[in-house]
Amino acid sequence: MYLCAMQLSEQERIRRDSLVELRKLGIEPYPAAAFNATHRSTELAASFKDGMEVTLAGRLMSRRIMGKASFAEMQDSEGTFQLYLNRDELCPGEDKTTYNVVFKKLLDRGDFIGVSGETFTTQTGEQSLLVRELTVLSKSLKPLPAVKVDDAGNTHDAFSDPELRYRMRYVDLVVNPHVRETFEARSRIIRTIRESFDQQGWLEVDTPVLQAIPGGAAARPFKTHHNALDIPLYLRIANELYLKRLIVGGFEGVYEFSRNFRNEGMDRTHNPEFTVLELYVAYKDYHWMMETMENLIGDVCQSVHGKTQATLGGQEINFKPPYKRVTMRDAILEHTGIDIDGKNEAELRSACQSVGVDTDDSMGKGKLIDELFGEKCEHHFIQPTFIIDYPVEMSPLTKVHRDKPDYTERFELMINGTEVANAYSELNDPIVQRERFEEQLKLGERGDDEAMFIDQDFLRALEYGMPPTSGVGIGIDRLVMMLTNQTSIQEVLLFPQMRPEVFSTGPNLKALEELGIPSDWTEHVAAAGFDSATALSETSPAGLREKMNGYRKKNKLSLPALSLEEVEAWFSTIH
RNA sequence: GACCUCUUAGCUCAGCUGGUUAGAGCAUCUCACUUUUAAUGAGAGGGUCCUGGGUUCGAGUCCCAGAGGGGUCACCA
Repeated sequence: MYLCAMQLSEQERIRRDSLVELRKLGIEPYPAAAFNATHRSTELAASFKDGMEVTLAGRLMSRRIMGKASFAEMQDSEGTFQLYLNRDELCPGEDKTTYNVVFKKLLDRGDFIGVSGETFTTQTGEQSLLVRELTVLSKSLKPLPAVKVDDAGNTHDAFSDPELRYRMRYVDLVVNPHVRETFEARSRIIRTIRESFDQQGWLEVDTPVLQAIPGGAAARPFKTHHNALDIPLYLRIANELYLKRLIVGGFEGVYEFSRNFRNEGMDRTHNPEFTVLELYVAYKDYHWMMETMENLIGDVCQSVHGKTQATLGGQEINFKPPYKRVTMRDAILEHTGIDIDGKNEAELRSACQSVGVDTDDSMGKGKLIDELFGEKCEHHFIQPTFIIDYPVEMSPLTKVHRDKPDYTERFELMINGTEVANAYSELNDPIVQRERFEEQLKLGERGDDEAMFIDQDFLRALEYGMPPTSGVGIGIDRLVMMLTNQTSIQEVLLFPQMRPEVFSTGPNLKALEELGIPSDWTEHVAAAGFDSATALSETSPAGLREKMNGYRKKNKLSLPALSLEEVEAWFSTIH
């Protein structure tokens, strides 16, 4: 499936030959000079008048050659534009090489070109550019997938294999315009959030990705090692504890678009590295944060769609604030009939079992409730909903509810049955925080391998005093999914994690020659599958001779057939 | 990590109960064509049927193992 450099397809060989031909004509296929276009495609379409002198640069995407005249599609960063090339307009003198040879023979779909000329409208009403000057900007050596779009907008022969699309996102972006749109939307979402926060005077900060203690969340980290300090370091699973230190330090609002890393499973909502926006604002609580979030997400939706509604998986999602607030207790009560209020661990465990939720002994009260919600409730919340007031046991960094001592001031924002944001009134009592960490430690001893580590320096920071603060983390990848109608996280990550591709390093022709194989034969021996001395040593002289003579016959080589003595001579150098 | 499923030309895909030299459309090459737009007409070339074993007179097809992808589940956000 993956060709090595020596085994080129027919189309690749032809393109390499064209490259040589261009140079023979004195045309450098990879010129160094800048090429300055006057317009981009959609910009030109918007301001289009007949008779404009314009220069465009882009990728040649299709050609319709009709003898002395041709039409071509050129694609730039914004869209496509039609070119009209006429032999005598492009080559007014005697020499018609630029049209007859360079354009018709040596250029291919995928090449970058620059064109200058005059705009006009064709008989069929299409905006076009009459090309008077053509510059080769970069030759493409591999054929792009042959995607075609008809008049009705139907795509034919789409480049749709997810493996190829994710591994070669550059190709995906060239031939699938909707992919580019998704990533433009992602950029717009992030920009809208950043602009909104900056307007509030909150500070964008950078905190460590390499952490000695992977804190702020419950997850398995990636571990690495620092040589100079000779200590283990972890890639961050969250940046929460660092942002809170900055609130201790006196900033009123801090935020960071944090790339987090978690060494866990991958599926259509999980990638090992993912982006969370974390925001902490002093003197606020989680009620304030809910209002802030619903307004923000309404604005973000507006910036992407021009309205506060969006379609997601065939359902209309309404992002217009305010969003419903449902307590964790009510959510579980509604969907399972179980009232978690006042129940102890044993009662919760049997309640879980009664509705078919699996449990094990390492699960504490918090985990049991979490399981109940995750299994039985989560997927019901399609429209944006704040699930509020989580049990103390599952929220070790959260302040206890002002009225309900068994609960915390925490909410998660659910959209389309998926958690998109998680926020608290932050726990700022250093003594209670220490106790909560110690409870986590006990859970760890019970076998919960995701229980939190104790970060002593963070506790010391709290002891210096942190103002009442509300903080939130928004899963940016998931938010982008919700707003771009994607059901897979891989569609909103430019380069989603994949198992590394295995590349053939190509045959080692030199090694074969050193064995005494004549240079006429080395490439054929390699092509027959014996591309290294090791591969040769695994066969026998007689077997190889038979194979190579068969290969000679099949490929009609003009070389004499091999004798057994010749082949045995190659083998004597191996052994 | 478990189960299901897929892998055939540059791309998208056919290929029946195992049986001539593995097919189609687009792409490529040759020729024709001065306003087309999934351009058109005529002709040609292009294959590690994912890899390695096995069954068989004979394997793209059946069996086993492996690689990679997708889906479902588990874990998690």
